[in-house]
Parts: sequence; C-alpha cells; structure tokens
Amino acid sequence: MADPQKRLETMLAKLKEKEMRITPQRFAVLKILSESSEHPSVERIYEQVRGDFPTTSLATIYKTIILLKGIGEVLEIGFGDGSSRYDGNKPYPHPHLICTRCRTIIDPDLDSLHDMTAEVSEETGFRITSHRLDFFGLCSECQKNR
Amino acid sequence: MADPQKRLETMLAKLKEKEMRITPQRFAVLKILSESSEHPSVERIYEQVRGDFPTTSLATIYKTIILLKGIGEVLEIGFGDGSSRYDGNKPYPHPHLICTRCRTIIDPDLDSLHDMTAEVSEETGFRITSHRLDFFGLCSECQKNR
DNA sequence: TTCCAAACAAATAATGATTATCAATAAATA
DNA sequence: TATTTATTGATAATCATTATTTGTTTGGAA
Repeated sequence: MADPQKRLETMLAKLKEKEMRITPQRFAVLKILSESSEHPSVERIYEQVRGDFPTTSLATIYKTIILLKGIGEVLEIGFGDGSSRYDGNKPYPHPHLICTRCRTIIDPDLDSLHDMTAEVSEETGFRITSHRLDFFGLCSECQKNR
Repeated sequence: MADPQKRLETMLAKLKEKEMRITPQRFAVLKILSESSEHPSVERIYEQVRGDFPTTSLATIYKTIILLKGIGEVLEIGFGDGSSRYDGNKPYPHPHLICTRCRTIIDPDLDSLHDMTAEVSEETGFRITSHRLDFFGLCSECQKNR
C-alpha cells in the first residue's frame, strides 16, 4: 500500500471522469479499498461500511465492486472455492501468495513473470489480455501453529 | 493427451488402491476424463455419461469429480465466473491459456515457471503446496472472426 | 449361494454467494 | 423549484454446488 490518500484520489478522479456519482456509500467503499492491504471480502467491506452507514445494503457493496471492476479500479481475487477477495490498491494482474489456513494474502515480488506473457503469446498465437498467478500454501506463522 | 488407455488404467489403479468401488458410472466418468483433451465441464461430462447411462444423476458426476479431486487424479480449473472445467490428464498444477470468447483451454509449455515457486517460497517463508497460472485472451481463431 | 453391512446411485431439497428487480430516494440539470 | 436520471435498499430470483434421503448394488462372511 503506497499512499492510501493518493490512491483514493485516483479512484475518485476516475469515477468523475466516467461521470459516475460519488455517493457517500461509494465513497466509503473506495476509502476502505484504498486503505486496506488485507484484500478484503465483500462481506468485510460491508461490515466496515455499516459502521458509518448502518442502513447500507449488501447489494450496494456488490454493485459498487462490479462498477469498480468495470472501470479497472479493483482486482478480484477468486479463491478456489466460491469466495472472492478484492484489491483496490493494485488493480492490475499480479501474483498472490495465499495462506490456505488463515487466508492471508500477500503480494510477492516476482519480476521474472513479465516475460512469460510474451513467451506464451508467441508460442500460441493468443492475444493475451490478462493473467492470474496464485501460489497456495502455509504462511510461516501457520507452519508454527501446527 | 499422451495415452488415454494408460491414463485410464492409472486412475483405475488409484481407485482400487484406495479401496473405492469402480461402478459403471464412475468408469464412464474416468473414461471421458482420460479421453478428453478439451477440459470438460461437469455439465459436459454429465451429457456424455447420459449417452451410456441415461438415468445417471448430475449429483453422481459431482460426487465422482470430488472423489477424484480428493485423490489427486483430476485438476479443477476455475474460471473467473463460477464455472469450472476439469483436467483428468494432467492432474497436477500447470499453466493454462484460456480463450475468453470460445472458452478453449490449451496447455502451453512453460519451463521457466518451475523455479518461481522456489523463489517465492524463499522470499516469503511460505510452504507452497500448489499454484495456479492462467492466461486469458483471444485464440488466433477468435481474433480472425471479429 | 444367501445374507448382511457398507458403499453407492438417483432424485430432490437445501445452500449460499451473487445478480436482478423495483419502488423510494438522492443528485444533477434546467 | 421542477424534472430527469442515477442510485440505494430491500428483497426475490438465480444457479452452480452440496446435502439429504431413500432405494439399490456390491463384496465378503457364513
């Protein structure tokens, strides 16, 4: 998480540019996304927004997330099971390291990945638009605790 | 798909080893998985099995797939959306190249990936047990047809 | 071979995350 | 301020998957 304030402003600017309204509920979601490094779930965002706006509906969170996905300002990280988590700080594809026990997600550095896309593209003739690279395992903490 | 016959035998042997029954329905599912290079969906497998056993239930296909996942003989490939496809030929993690238009899945060669796991593991202290690498885009065919 | 217990199949109900619907509300525009 | 449009909140619908229930099949003991 580089600079939450700046990230928030970027997202706000993007919404304005697209002539979308910045409602209090949307603002709350954006704020949470910009400040979170934990890759929150919809449910988690929902709970936090309800802290400020107790009448907020879960549907509104979903709609806001879909909106943000649509304009490329949030990245969805789908687990193997149905559930998803969201990254509002790095909305472009990047590798994740997921602890299958405590569900922590961290973003490892991995430069070597960059060339792969070109390699695959050339090999197959695909025009590659996106990718997904996730590693699953146990974080060092969870390795200790049994 | 190296040798469907051999692959089928391997899966059968694994079931036997685990003292699980090889029922006609299960056999049909194994056969389809071993012969398919198309990475079929549950629904697709279901349709095919119904060709031979018209009374087969969708639940049976799901249960068989879950069983095979459990003993590591089939790999689930989850799309971004809810749907999944299955690979009974290479049941270990390997990269995929997915056409978002026609939903074709191919398995590119990509040796460079192998070292990544070690790199990430060392960098983060994770004990990595699995991974997932998927590229999304348009296959050459779909690039032509608009 | 017959019987029994365990594994399995089929049919269907339940689940649960996500999506759609729609009346009420809020914001933008004139 | 009146009008138009987007958005919200509440709730219903969807749909893939999972659980449940009941009846059937299987393999082994007697």
